[in-house]
Formats: sequence, structure tokens, C-alpha cells
Amino acid sequence: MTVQDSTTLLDGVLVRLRAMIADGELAAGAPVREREMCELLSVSRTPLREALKVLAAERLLELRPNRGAIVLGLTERDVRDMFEVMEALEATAGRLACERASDADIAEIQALHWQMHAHYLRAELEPYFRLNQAIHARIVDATGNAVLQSNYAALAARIRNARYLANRWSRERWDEAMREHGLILDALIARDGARLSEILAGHLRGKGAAVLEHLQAPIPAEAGTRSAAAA
Amino acid sequence: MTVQDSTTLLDGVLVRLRAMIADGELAAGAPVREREMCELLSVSRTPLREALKVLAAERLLELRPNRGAIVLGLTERDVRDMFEVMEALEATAGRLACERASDADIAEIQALHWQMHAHYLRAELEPYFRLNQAIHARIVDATGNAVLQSNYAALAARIRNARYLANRWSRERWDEAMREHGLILDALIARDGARLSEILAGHLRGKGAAVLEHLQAPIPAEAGTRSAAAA
DNA sequence: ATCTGCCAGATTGCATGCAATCGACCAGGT
DNA sequence: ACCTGGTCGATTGCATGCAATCTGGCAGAT
Repeated sequence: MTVQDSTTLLDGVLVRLRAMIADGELAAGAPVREREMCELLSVSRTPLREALKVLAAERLLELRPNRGAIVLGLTERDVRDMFEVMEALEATAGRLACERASDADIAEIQALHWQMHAHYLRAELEPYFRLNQAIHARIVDATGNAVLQSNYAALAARIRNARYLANRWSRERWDEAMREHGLILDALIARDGARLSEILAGHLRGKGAAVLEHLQAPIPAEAGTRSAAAA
Repeated sequence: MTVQDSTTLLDGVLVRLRAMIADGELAAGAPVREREMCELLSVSRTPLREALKVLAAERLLELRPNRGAIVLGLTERDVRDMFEVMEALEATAGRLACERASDADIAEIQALHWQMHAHYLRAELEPYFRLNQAIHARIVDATGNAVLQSNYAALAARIRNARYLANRWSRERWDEAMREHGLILDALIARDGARLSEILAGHLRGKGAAVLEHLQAPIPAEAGTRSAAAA
């Protein structure tokens, strides 16, 4: 699939660049040169430049005037801040989802849960994570709140681009997370909003703590000052 | 102040357009034609087009391929969704602010509070609202969480552009809001995070309910489908 | 040896030209 | 009278050219 398949070149470039960042193809700190990227994507500078501006507004890139763009990494502070906000969003999502989710929504989340559980048993990290993210996203979606959804998705995308976070889970943490997911499912099925909200918040705190712990030693190429480009 | 004073034309255009939308100079549903706006701002199409893309990503505009951009209005659903998210964010902000705010932060918020109170007594709506927004923003800032800050600011900006929301407060609602603000200040000074969090959430719910109530009758020019342009 | 000033290459910021697309209007047919 | 098909004007999407800015290296002075 090339960039040209989209309705507009800009859209295609956006999709492609976001994927490249999320997949680590463009690592944190990597410079993004206009002409170079133009050749790679086979588009002219105009749509590419427009895409860079949008991605900068999403805090995925940093634009340094006259000096090009670089992929924004996450500082420890960023991760901490983001988990705090995600905790707030998911807690609210849990409460609302219990009120508003359709039975079909819950059934689907349940199905995802057991799929994930199977991967957990087989210690298949990659698909486990994919389903994990899907479950959390589905809970948020089940609130029917589009604003909540998009804010959550934006944060999730930014965190995902720090791929190294996913490595080196301790077995204990994994077991604990899986246990928590069991409680999450129970609360959702019981439509106990207060309980689900609390569990999700605790789950996020645990996740955040684990991530931050593993963020101490392996400090990857870190770059990017906090200068607000266009937010 | 013209657009040219900024470091880059794009930045200038962004600031200017955001202000025009927030001030209602560009009303909801109004089309934004490139050439027209270029003349108005005295820039060429390139920086203007880049700005439009960014504003679309911020959900302030909607880009319709080959048909130009229009200013996005807020549906009742949008407002409801946004207040739900703001409630979550402010609740978290209240809790964190009590832990982390410096005494100077609190003193400043206190000063803003009494200024606002003075305007309340004189029934000066406009400055009252300005200070109201400033107080809430300051509480969020006091958490030191940049992610929380920017997410909150983005929502506040989108809501602010629906200016009609500010009109026709009932006296009762105003009194109640002022009372609540007194409690907010008390809790903050006492650094009682749990209490502040709860009060802020309730305050937001009240605000949201009041806004939605007044949103029933005066349905202004509404426009914009929910098609995600580039989010 | 270190520092300062300058120059050249590279890269971005902006302006503009061209082609493709969309919407409105009008003519013709049923 | 209503509907269908086609054309024209307007507007956007994209490509490219030019000037301004920044980086790195080098020469010369202290």
C-alpha cells in the first residue's frame, strides 16, 4: 500500500508517518528531512510539510524553525504525566462504560479478554499486548464519548511510539496485570461502574509504575525539549 | 499586531485564526476560503493552508476535500462529551494540585478568586468569566502536569468558541457557581485533595447541566459532521 | 593552542503556477 | 413541470522555484 491510495496525499502521508513512528521505524530523536522523506514516500514537499505540521501539533514531532523536524521521545516526566491523565480518562471510561455499554459491547470485550488470556498462558508477548490495548480501547469506545475516545487514542499513540516500554516485563508484573484484567472483566459484566473505575485506575497506576521502573536503566536516545510548537 | 510579527508566518496565522474563532469573528459554520483569508492576513496560501490542517487536527475546523474548510460548531452531544472529559480532568487536577501546588500558586489563585468575586458582586459578566477561566486553568497548571495542561487547554479552547454558551446565565446558577468557587478555594487552601476533586467535579457537572439547558432553545447555525479529518 | 569571524553548502520558509475536482447553472428531453 | 446531462467558473490539491536562515569548517588573529 502506497501513500497515493488515500483520498488525499496529505492523509496518506499522515497515516504512513504515524505508523512509521509507532513502529519505531522512525526512532525518537531521529531527524525528519523534508526532501529525503519526500523521496521515500513519493510525494512532493507540500503535502509532506503539511503533515509535519499536523504531527507536531499532536506532539509526535518537534519542529525546530529552519532546522527541520525530529521525532519526539518521551522523558520520564512525560511518561509520568501521561499515565496520570490516562488514569483519569480510563477511570471515567470505566464508570461510563458500565452505564452505557451494550450487551454486545461487553460480549466483545469478554471475547478479547479470553483471547488475550490464551496468549498470556502461552507467554506470547506481542499478541498479548495488542489485545491488551484493544480491550482498553474498547472500554473507552463503549462510553460512546467521542471526545474521550480521541483524547485517549492520542495519548495511547504517543506512548506506543516508545516501544522499548513493552520490553522486559517482569513475570510478576505480568501475572498481576492478568489478574487485574480478570477483575476488570468481572466488574464490567456486573456493570459495577464504581468498582471498574477503581480497578482501572489501580491497573493504570501499576502499569505506569512498572514502565517507569524499566525506564531507569535503559535510557535510549533521548531528544526534544518541551518547546510547544503548535499546541 | 499583524501576523508577520511571529517567528514564522505559520505560527502567526495559527494564533490569529484561533483568536478569530474564539472571539466569534469566525462563527460556527462559516466557510474559510483560502484566498480570501490570505488577503485578510496578508500571507500566501502556503502558510495559511498549513494552519488550516493544524486547526482541523485540533477539531476547530473541518476540511472538506476540494470544498474548503468550515468552522466547526458544537452539537449538544459534543458539549456533553466535552464536559464529561473536563470533569475527569479537573477532578484529577484538583487532587494533584493539592499535593503539588506551591504556596505562591495558591496565593495567586486566591487573589484571582477575590477579583472574580468583586466582578460577581458588580454583576460584570465578561470579566467574571475571564477570571473564572483563569482560576480553573491555574489549578490545572499547578499540577505541573504538562499533558493534563495541554489536553485541558485544548478542550477549553473548543468550548470557548461556542460563545453563546456564556449568555443568559440564570441568577441562581451564578450564585451557586460563586458559592462553589468559595468551596473550591477553601479546599485548595486546606490542601484537601479529595474534597477539592469532588467539588470541582460537581461544579463541572453543574456548569455542564446549565450550559446544556440553555442550549435547547437557542440553536445557532449548526454545522459540521463528525468526520474525522486528521485526528 | 584557542578563539573569532567568515564563507559555503545544505535545508527550510514562503510564494506562485498548473491541473484536477466540485458545484451551479442551463439546455434539452420526457 | 420535472428530471437528466453537460459545460463553465471557482476553488482546492499539489509541484516547484527562490530567498532567507542555519550549520560546520576554515583561516586568521591573539
